Amino acid sequence: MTRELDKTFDPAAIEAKWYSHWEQTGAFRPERPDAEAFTIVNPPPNVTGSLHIGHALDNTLQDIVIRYERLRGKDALWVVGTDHAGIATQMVVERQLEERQDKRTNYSRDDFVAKVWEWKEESGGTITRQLRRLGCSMDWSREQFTMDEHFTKAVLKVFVDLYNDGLIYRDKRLVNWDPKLKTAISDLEVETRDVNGHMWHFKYPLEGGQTYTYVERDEDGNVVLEEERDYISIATTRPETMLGDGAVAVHPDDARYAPIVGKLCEIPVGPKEHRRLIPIITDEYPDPDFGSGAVKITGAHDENDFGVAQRNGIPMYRLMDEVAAMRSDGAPYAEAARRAIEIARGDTLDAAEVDALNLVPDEYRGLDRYEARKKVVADIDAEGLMIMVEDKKIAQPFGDRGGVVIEPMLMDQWYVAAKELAKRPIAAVKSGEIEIVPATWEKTFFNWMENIQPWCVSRQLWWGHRIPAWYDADGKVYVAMTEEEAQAQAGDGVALTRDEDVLDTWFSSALWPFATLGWPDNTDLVQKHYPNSLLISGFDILFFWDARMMMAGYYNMDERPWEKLYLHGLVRAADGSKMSKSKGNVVDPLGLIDQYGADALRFFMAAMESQGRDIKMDEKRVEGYRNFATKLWNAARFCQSNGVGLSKHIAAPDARMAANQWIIGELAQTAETLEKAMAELRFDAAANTIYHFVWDRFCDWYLELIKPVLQGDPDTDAAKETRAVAGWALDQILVMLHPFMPFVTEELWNSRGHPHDLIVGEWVNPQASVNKAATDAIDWVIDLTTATRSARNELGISPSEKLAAFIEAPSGLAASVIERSSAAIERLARLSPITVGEAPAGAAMQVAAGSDTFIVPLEGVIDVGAERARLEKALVASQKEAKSLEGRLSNANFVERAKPEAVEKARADHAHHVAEVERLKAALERLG
RNA sequence: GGGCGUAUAGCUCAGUGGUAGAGCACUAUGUUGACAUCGUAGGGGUCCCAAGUUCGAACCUUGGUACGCCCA
Repeated sequence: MTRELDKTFDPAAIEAKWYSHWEQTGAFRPERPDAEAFTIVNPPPNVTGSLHIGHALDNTLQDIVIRYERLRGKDALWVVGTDHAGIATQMVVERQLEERQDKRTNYSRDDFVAKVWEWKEESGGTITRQLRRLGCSMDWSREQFTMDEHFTKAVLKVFVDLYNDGLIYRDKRLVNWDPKLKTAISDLEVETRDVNGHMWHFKYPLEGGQTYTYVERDEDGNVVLEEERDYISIATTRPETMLGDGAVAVHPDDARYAPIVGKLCEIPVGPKEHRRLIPIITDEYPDPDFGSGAVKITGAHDENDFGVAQRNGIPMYRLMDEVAAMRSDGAPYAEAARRAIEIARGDTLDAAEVDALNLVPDEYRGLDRYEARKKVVADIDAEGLMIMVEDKKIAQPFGDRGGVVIEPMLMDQWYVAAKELAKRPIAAVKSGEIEIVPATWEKTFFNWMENIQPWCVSRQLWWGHRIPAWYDADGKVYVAMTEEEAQAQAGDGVALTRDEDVLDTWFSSALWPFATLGWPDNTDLVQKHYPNSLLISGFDILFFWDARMMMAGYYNMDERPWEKLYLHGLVRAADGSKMSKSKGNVVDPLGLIDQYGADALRFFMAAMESQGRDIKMDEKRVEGYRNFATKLWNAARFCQSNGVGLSKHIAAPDARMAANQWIIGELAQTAETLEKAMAELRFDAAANTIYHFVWDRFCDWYLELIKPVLQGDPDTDAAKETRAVAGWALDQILVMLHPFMPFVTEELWNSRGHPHDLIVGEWVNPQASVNKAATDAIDWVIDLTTATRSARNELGISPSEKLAAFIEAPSGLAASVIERSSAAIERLARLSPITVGEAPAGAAMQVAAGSDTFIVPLEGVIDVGAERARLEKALVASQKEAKSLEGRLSNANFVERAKPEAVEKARADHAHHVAEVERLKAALERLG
């Protein structure tokens, strides 16, 4: 059944229809039990998310590959689902509560989590609906969620296994604490930004007013400063952390401070009578050339200080609470300070006792860290102990979700031994077992993986996978899949409490390539579709997700997660800046779909996706691809109205006519180029190949060439053959274009009356090759047509007027084409009649095709001067070329050392231009 | 401080050693029953700079310059 097509393609009219048809008929995952597997897992978008332009790129590329492989007969599985996105989702729901003057802590944990689930059921489907609008052919029948029951089981199993293997452990170290979200986050979730700040220089007085001679020398050892000091000068960007100092450190080689190493100095803040004393120690960390060369050591609030404190057994005093305000718990300051002085004088305490000690002076307690900073500075200044303050750019850590300054805090968290897990992924990429495309990313990958730090995976949230660890009254931990198992480990009657924390979202999404297939059960899907074939992701989640999938894949499955990792760039705004809500330059992909159709947006994404480069948004280009869809639409319409039917066979029909043989050869070549591009994941090359074949070859030349045949007697063999070839070629175009433009191709395919849908069709296989004679003939016609049009244009002769042409001594090619294809020449070049023989004398236009010259008498019509100018211009150009080639060919070095084919080509080009020069000279002579 | 990338027509970008390309924009033009979301013809480039390798460099090497990104 064929259906008549409208004059203009209206994407909106067909997209929804085809999508639901495909989904309802199960076309996204046809039953192909015996076929080779091809598997992609979709990077699960946040369940809170909505489709942004980056998703549009990422998913378009995946859909192109999966549709391509489906057409090629593979058992193509595209796994889809959403991520519970711990922090992001909890934030969304908490914000909703806030709008109603409500808050999370008004609820029990279970009730709050129930509320999140409720929200997820109601609003979680936004992005999945939007992916459908883009035409993405995922297997929705098995839609996954990282907190599905089976997925949760997988997460717990991995945690328990890692724990039993010693690869997950609890540790007290500095974590990145987000005081807004009140949770620890991983290093990757911290963004370091340079901000304007200050460097304060303070005097730390020596104990009991002791003095020493401070001597400063220049590079040559000359004394530039010598004075008696009763203090040591300390520079800091964070004065509020002074309250937690455990020592002052100087470099062991720093002669300036050698006299006072081992002595005590006073932290110049807090009530005078309880000033804390801390030792002056040596460590390699302080840089003698930076600041004063002396560094205060606050092990509990600075990464570098933490290292110094650990090496030197310096106590680390925690100063802040969960919102980064100065602590107000514990004993009064006087008592705490007394204990601290005992410690400084050699008393030892265990870590828990140190942690319990609140060394914030009473008047600072409860202050926000920045308020405390102001007060510390003011108090020291008032005491006359501030030396100076400089303006300085400070590299400051921010939480990528909460957007506030991260506070390093010393606390217990769960860590994954990432270094160990990184070993096999590193080896796999080195050996080529996993290929990263483009390969330039390998260096970045190695650099990160080889310097990987323990991964903090516990989060102080409610929404997520709760850590399967239980503690008894003594704090002993029992890790197990269930509370029953933990109880069994602990023994009957031991009271257990479960760890309050949940796991980092990326801990679970790392399992996506196999947990979505049913693992830990050994399902058929796991058997057949793990390892996956390919992963496509933005480079921005290379470490967050891709690298961790590798770790999880090798650890749990003992195999790579996928054969290939394709990394694409960012979609940027038209001016090249990053799109962001705050800048207001975000382009909504759905708006583009509304305006130009999903096919146009998809084609844009593909055509712009060259490896290793970001994509700049260019709406004109999207519009151009909308036009391309319309062009194809109209070509199909033309075929339809000329009785061109559908093809019965995938192989090219038999053809005797040059135009038909030619298009078959061109199509075979196109298919080959396209397949090569797809194999190399060169989406731009693939898109451009099919684009130019459709527009330049098929529409501009082939359809024009066959018009005379189609519009003549329909019952001739030539007409029948032409309809068969045209129908076949159009069908092959629809197949090749389908991965890129699924909607318009499916609509056209069905309008042509095919018995099955294109989405489950068969990939092209022309079983034909280029016919040299046909190519020569058609190239000759194209040559002649182009030359004639150009000459007419330059001479101001109407493009439509038919002109008589003469050719004196046609080449064999010319003679045969003139005989067989005069109708095409008449139609395209508008030369008719063509007479073999001498042209009448008089002014004429002369055009060339190959080595043949046509004389078109135009006595009294053309401006002879203009024609002469035209010919002379061409003559000069050919002479220049000929001369340049002659120079090259007369260079012995070139002839002897260049590749033979290069020499051959130069000779051929030279001969051509020499002939052209002769021809043009003759033409000019004829003109008189 | 370390690493990576980019620089080609007015704009957005292809081009992996043989002498420069596409789309858009621009100029001129409008003809045939698919298409004006179209057709035809045309103008437009020190391929960032410098040196080197080579018979030959947009492409390879080295050193700059500018812009961007990542890590510390």
